[in-house]
Amino acid sequence: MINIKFIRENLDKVQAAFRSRGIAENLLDEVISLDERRRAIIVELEEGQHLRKTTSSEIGRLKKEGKDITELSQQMRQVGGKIKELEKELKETEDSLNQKLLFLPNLPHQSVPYGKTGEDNPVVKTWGEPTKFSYEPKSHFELGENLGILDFEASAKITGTRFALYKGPGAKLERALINFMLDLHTKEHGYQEVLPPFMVNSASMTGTGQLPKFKEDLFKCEGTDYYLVPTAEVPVTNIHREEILRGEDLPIYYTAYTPCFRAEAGAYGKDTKGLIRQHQFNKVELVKFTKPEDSDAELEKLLNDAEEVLKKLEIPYRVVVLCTGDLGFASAKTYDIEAWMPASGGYREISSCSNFEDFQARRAMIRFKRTSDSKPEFVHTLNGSGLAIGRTVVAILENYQLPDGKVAIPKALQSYMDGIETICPLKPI
RNA sequence: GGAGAGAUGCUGGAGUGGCUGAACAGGUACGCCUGGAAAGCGUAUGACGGGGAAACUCGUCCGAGGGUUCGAAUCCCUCUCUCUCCGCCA
Repeated sequence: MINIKFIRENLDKVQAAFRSRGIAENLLDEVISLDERRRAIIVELEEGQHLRKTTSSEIGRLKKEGKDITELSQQMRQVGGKIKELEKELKETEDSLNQKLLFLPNLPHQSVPYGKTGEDNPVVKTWGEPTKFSYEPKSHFELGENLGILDFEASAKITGTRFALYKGPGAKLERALINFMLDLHTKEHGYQEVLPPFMVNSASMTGTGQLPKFKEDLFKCEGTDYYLVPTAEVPVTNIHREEILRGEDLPIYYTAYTPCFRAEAGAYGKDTKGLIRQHQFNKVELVKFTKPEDSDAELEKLLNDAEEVLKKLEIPYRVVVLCTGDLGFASAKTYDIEAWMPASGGYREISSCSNFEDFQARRAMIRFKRTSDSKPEFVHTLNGSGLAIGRTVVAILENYQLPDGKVAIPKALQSYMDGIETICPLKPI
């Protein structure tokens, strides 16, 4: 959520920022007029409240002295009625103002390049060379099904399309990656591991920005206020919702494994085969709470922490910075890490690292005090995938495939796989 | 699912209609005391919103929302959450 005061005082800047995101400008007109109306009501309301407060204690005193108070009471009854009306009007105005504000996206960081679509995202670095093959590399789903470690027929029967059944060494590979990543981030990068609920309430979803605007992307549990988490960002960021943290405790680093559930509305016909786009996938997430002045540097560190996973797994990748037109709703700046996927012959997003600045903190009321007697300020929140497990499996299967259809295990992962070096075909049941 | 108890500031905990933004205690900060520290003594210590360049000032907030009243932390209604017992269950 953007600060209404900031909008009021920097209307031109905000409008320009929205324009760069490709958003209609008149979105702000209503916000401005609601804000004006709100403040006018407050002035009138407070006058009434002040009158009531002073007169009511006057009445108390007069009554004690045994004086007649009927006339004053009568007057105050009217004032009370007026206050009630104004309060109702204020609440309505504030509600619709907030409703509007919740739909406004974050302002891009000044370093974010201008652009219209993902095509315009500049590549900021490349690591490794695309893996070379002396033959046409197979896709991960072909490799996986041939090895018997991925069974999309069974998962379609059990649930439906966009779900996966991992078997044998496939299931183990998934679990190995989760453990490998959590160990790396906790032991070498200083994150604290947490295991949050996989369902969250609507207040949490609103706090991080999934609600109210992106309801159709979420799975909701019928008859409850609970949603399946689309990313660990939601439960983990909301750990400190409505809290005032101590300045000396910042920055706070958390890492969490969760499954992620996404409705993928509007993705019909996209990536229909394989593990790339699932309704349920696993992910290890990195979340940070920082002081405002540190968040730029912390984003770079976060990006490095996520990159380290691919370096250790020896998977070629590149990093792009999202342009204004491609930037996510809540984000001020986002880097995507894209892993090399041999079968499709391109780089594919495997991690997204974002600085939300105070956008989520303001929605979720996450604040800190520099010292015990200073005013509370909003923290900055950041998060990034470290990494998406399913897509990492895709990258491993495709980059580490062998000519005979087996798949080698990255060295860094072998100790998590009982020391095996190669995935061999699983005997079918 | 059934029965009961509760929700007040950083914490514990008072408070059943006005003088309570909240006693008292603890915590924390600052000051005095001390060679230094502890103890002791003193002072301070919430959030949000409006106005103001600022000093400051006004208003709201005692789980949330509604109601009664000139006036509500206090009375009434609804909801949420927490705890205890019973049932069920991994």
